[in-house]
Amino acid sequence: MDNSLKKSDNTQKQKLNSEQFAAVQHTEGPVMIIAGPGSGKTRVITERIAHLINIGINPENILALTFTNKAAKEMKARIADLTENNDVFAICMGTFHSIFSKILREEAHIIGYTTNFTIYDNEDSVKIIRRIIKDLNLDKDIYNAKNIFTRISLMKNYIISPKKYLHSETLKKQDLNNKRPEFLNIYRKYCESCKQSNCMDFDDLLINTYDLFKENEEILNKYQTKFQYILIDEYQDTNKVQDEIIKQVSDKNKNVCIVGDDSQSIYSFRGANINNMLNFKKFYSDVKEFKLEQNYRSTQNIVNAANSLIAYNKNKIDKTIFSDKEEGEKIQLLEYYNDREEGQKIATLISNSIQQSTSASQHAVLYRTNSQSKVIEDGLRKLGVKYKIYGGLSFYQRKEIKDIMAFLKLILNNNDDESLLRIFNYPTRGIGLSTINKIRLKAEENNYTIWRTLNSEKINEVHFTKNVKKNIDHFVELLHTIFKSINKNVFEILELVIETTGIVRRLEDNPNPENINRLENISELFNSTKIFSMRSNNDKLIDFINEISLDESTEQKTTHNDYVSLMTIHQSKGLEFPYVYIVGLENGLFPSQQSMREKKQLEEERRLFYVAITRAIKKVIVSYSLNRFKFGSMNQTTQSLFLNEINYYFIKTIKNQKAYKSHSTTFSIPKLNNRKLVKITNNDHNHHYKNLQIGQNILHNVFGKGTIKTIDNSHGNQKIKVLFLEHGEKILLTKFAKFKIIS
DNA sequence: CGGTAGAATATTTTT
DNA sequence: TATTCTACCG
Repeated sequence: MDNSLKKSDNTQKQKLNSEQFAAVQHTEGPVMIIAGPGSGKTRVITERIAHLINIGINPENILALTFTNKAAKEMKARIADLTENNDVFAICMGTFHSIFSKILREEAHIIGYTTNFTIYDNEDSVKIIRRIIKDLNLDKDIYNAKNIFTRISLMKNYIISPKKYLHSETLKKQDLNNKRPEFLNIYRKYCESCKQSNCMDFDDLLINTYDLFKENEEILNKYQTKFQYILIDEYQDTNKVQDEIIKQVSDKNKNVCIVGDDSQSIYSFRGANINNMLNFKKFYSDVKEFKLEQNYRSTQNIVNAANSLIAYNKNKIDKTIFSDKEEGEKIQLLEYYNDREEGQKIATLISNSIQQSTSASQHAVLYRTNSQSKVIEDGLRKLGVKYKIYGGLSFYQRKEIKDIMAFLKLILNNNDDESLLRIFNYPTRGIGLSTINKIRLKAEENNYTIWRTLNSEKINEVHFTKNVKKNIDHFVELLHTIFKSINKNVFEILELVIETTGIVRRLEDNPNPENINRLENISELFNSTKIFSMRSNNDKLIDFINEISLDESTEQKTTHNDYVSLMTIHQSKGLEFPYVYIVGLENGLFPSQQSMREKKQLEEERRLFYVAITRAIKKVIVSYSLNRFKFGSMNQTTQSLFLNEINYYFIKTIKNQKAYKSHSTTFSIPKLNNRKLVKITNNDHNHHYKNLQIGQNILHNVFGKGTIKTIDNSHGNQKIKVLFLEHGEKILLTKFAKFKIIS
């Protein structure tokens, strides 16, 4: 396990304080635990669940909703330690999305879906909306697909169906003012499209659960009876539908415990509503409230600085967070000439700190936007400091992985139009865009899905050239072949898909660095299906797809385990590090441009800064740059207004003497082409590897140790198949792969 | 139809 | 700057 992310053990060994203890013991009725940063929240939750099990509650009757699936996994492990009960896996524990997707599969038939519905990610959704907008002949600039999707998502989060929208004059007026009178039409079409394709987007997983419970009393009753004890973490970041679902499910037993901190609510852009927490006491009578106010994580200076900042927010629950740890150092405020200098200097600070007896994993760099990671990366790389970036694209969102996943999803759900459209001509098979559009329109005309259209008489009403017709027939035949594999294990299915579609072959035929990287990712996918197929009893395609559709982790794999963590503040939620660097404290960046206009949004940005500061155990370093590169040009900036809100007693400004005559621009840093691919390596080493032999052990820069299994010299590119100790089998091109022979 | 080159456009945060 | 979109030629 990541030691950087593990909570420090000092809180573990101590006894619970009286408030924590009381919160653990008070099991009956509605409970609200307001848990400040570092107050041992996770510990209270795990101990509480363990306590329930230890007093004889059946784990099956516990529902615990967490913010990420990773958190759920870690908590389960801890509860197992506390209960001597191997049955912790019976606890229904996970994110709203993953728990309810399972319930929805179970009950799918009731709401007009089948159990094998597939899940659209945001990219899929936006694509569908883009297509709808185009089909309606609307101006794509006024009807920006992403904006429309965001708005649809917000509607769903607030339980406003197209029907309800119709009754809201306010909403209609809003869209009219935005010159988007067709919004409702798009919304409606989008919903129809999802439903017809037997697909749900992320929001549907919630809204459909809500509707299911609302319209089916027996079903609701079944789950009310099952979930006798309900616990929700991070309640401040729940949205309206989630709040309502909780009310539905807990209505019978009323044993609902919410945990959270209104000051750490940072997801309102996703519909999260701080008022869910603030109104909890109004909705349930006799709520027992606990406040965990002692911060066991940070020094007094850090806690005080954070308190002085958050005091500027109006909308909050009263509480006094305090620390009785050492006073500690003041927050350091650093000013730099530009973003690049900021990256280099912060990297230097970290590097120096590491040399003075701390380890890399004790440091984290936090920023407002993902794009800011680049300059930090450059700085760290130059100094040879190991780092890991959280965020960016999740593995399963990469193009080549999504392409293959589209086949798998289609096997599961033949009517998943979005997946079908994605692979209709991938790999290219002579079916072009105009052909696809013709078929699409024919499908729409009949209210058929594309797959159904392809297999019906209707397809004959469309005119194709002879050749195209042949290609389509081939494609349909190919799909029929792979569809038959649905009941095999995932690994075999994937093998079949790769074999019959020739995806890998095409990439291998053109081994440029980009394709090499894709091949590596695909073999990574192979490995994970292999592991999945071996694991437990669920090797079914449906389980695999469900799991990865809801996989939120965006961690890169690294071979070393001591590294500096780089992530957005949003991702740092719940984590802690001894040394925290918060960069880019500039107006327009943090707080972001959009949020500076509205008070409510500014308060959220302030909470975000609060979250960032309170991640630190020992020391906080804050920085900003007077100039920042944006859209390819340099812009002047001003320091963030938040910096003046921290009481001067807890923060120390250190002016950077060299800032104005920095020579940092005179030498250039090796550039990373982009995040997801291309590790171009030394081709000069080529000749060293000419005499590779089967059975040799090698050390690869990413995959570690492995043994050469086969060598293929055909096609002019030497390819070797290597079995890695930790990463399984991979095919590498010796021309590009970076490795050493070790025996 | 397929591939590519040059243009257009985008940066707030994500289950 | 980096990624995505569009237009055009083979």
